[in-house]
Amino acid sequence: MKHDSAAHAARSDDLIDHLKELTPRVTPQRRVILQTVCDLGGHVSAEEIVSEVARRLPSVSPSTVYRNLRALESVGLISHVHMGHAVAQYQPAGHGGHHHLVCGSCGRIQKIDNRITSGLRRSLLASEGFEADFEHFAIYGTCAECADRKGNGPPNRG
Amino acid sequence: MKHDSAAHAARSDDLIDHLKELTPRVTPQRRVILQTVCDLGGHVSAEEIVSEVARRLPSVSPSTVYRNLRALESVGLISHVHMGHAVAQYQPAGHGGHHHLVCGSCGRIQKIDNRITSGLRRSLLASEGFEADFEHFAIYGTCAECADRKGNGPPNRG
DNA sequence: CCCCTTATTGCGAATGGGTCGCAATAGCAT
DNA sequence: ATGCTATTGCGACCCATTCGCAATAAGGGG
Repeated sequence: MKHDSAAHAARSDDLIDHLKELTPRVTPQRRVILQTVCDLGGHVSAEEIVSEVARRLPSVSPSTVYRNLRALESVGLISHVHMGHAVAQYQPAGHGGHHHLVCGSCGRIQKIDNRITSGLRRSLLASEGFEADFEHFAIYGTCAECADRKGNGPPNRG
Repeated sequence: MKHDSAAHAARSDDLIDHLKELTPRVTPQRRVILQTVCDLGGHVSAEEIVSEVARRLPSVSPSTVYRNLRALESVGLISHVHMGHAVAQYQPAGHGGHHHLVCGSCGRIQKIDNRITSGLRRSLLASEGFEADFEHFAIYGTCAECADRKGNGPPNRG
């Protein structure tokens, strides 16, 4: 909710430039959609993008937004993360370096350095040959405050 | 994959007994639904349960199945796991001891001993106070075979 | 065994996020 | 300016799941 999105906004010019190289046509809609994702700076649902885009360019239809989210993702300009029960959330490309923890109680999303997960990733790779994808799938659970608020009984009885 | 469900089937009498104590009314529908989940033994979608129940007791409506899946879960007789993109999968209670890896390419689900994740769980708890819930949310990624088949380039490029 | 309360069922409509088909529009290379 | 075709807007559609409601039936009390 804060604003480290400035950093993203700065890079968005970059991304918008790439639009010309990466897609056959650069339409106002597409530009606005990419710009919006960049400005919002990550962790926004398709729905939020739809409405912000609608604010900026009212004629844009939701299906165009959905189509472009996929198109932009397929050329690597944006990406999305699945947040447990919640709908997917989009972010400009280059959001590397962290993974996500989603609290199932309060919905809060926190970022963690991906070094924290590297141990598990290595274990899974070694023992199962499985490449865990924490980039696109958040880790679900209960955040400190919610765990606290619920007393500290076992969370199994959720 | 085939039939360690015998073990579950054995325990299902247990669970079915509990039905009498745990729910206000024991209806044939409810009994059949629980029995079905127990017999199928885990990793079944609501849809699969719906159709197996329909085979066993054709009059049962899908909404009854859905309602009962929730009801049975709320009293702890069954539980479900979210498998990445896929729909949730149900299992009889007492499926402890393992977590799930879901391959996004081929859809295969493998079980892993939950000891493998305990390191990460401890780290997350220590550094963030976050209780990761791998019981109900599978780890998504790419299985050995699929990673292999795709060549061994970086998986980041989706 | 019957009755009564009320949990539960079946039905079909609704929901909600997202996708699709199609005709109209509009990039952009020439 | 022209033509090719990618892209758009619209509205219908999809699909798993949920909901509203009247009808049904579980099971405790008499």
